[in-house]
Amino acid sequence: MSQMHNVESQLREMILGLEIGPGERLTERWIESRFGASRTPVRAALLRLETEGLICRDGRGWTVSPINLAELEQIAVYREAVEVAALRLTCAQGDKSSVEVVEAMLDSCGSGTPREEWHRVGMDFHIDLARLSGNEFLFRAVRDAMTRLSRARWLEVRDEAALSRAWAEHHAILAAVRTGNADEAARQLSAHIVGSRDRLVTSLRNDRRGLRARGFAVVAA
Amino acid sequence: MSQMHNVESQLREMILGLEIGPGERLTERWIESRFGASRTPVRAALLRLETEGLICRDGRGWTVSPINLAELEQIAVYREAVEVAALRLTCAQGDKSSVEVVEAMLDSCGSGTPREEWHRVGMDFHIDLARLSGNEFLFRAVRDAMTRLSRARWLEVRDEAALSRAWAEHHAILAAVRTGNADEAARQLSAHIVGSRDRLVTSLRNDRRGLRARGFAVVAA
DNA sequence: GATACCAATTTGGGATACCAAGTTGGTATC
DNA sequence: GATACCAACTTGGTATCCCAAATTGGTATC
Repeated sequence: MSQMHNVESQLREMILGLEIGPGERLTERWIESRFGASRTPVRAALLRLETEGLICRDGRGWTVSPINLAELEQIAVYREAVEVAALRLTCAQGDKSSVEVVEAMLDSCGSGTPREEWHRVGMDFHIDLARLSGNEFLFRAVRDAMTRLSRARWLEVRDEAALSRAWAEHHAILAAVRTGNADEAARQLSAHIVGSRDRLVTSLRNDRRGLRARGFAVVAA
Repeated sequence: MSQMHNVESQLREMILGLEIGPGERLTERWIESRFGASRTPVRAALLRLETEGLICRDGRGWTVSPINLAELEQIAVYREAVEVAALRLTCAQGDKSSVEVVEAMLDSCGSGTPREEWHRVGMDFHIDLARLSGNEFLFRAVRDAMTRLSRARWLEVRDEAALSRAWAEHHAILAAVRTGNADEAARQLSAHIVGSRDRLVTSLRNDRRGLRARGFAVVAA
């Protein structure tokens, strides 16, 4: 694998894993020494991460994108549009066998599952569901949106009840898809996205002070 | 303006303007000498254009993305999702004054307007309409989709009747928006997008041989 | 003590040199 | 004439060097 992809993927993991906090400044030289690559692949990686929205320009330099509550709200609207569209395409397909794969992924999470796994499965559910539509653009849109949401979702305070609630909603969506009831599935998915957004934004707004104390920049809605 | 942006915008214009044909090979050294920049900004520009889908990797090198009929079909589905969502947001807004700006842009095109202008206005209509929603993600999605469609729309054989048909459909959509009739506006927009796609794909499929003869790579659906 | 100013350092943008892998064109062999 | 093989060239990937602008830290002046 090339140095560019090395730097890109490792830096992405560090940002998504909050090893580098939202709002933190990045210098090309630091990345260079941190990953043992020269500036050419470093700069290429930065350019790619910029298009993903994980970093942004800060005058002349680079900054890890802050958590932006207004952005989270807009992403939810965007998600609703593309995910519902993808879901309707999937419902219109005859073959429902692929739904079972997604269902199996959900069921792989139980009471003893670590939080990282809940987090990953919670995102992959939406991404894989979009992939089933067969539309590359809807799929990419959902994947990119979930990537942008990833850090905020990780910072959200979620108890066991919230996790199982999301899990149940995911199952309800799949059940509607399996019966081919597109309207019902779309309704469930919309409600799920809107509800998730409300809980996410509320949680972050309440924790904003604490998050800032941990060095995480959170921009208000 | 930096060299990177120079190369990026000039190369984008050359690709969108079909001065470099779909499927054509690009070498960093050629771009370097063509624009008088060194490889560092050239590579940065290539990476950015890659994320726009205007160029793609071809093994070790770079290729101007071919016209892909299957992709055009998928983009239409994607557009329908995001444009309708944006339109519904706009309809829900109280202030309808911004619609008039879009309307004025449409009316700036008449029988004597050059084809370039029709082409630009036809795209900007959809982009500006999406911008009115106030949702940055829906807006970017539409803008990027229209960018990807741009070359194909330019190659489409369009007579005077087709142009005025699109013009009338655009006006009908705005009329529905102005009265706040979201369902009607959405129906009109969906029909417009689907109809445009059908005519576009049909036209390109019919002309495929001729386009290939001109050196333009057209990938079948 | 506050502030204006200057030098040293840092940093991103760009240019260039080098390398490895792949391609090409020609040549020698059969 | 076809083919196997080799050398020269091309090309993208990477490292490194230079530069201008911005930041920083300290100092002198008021």
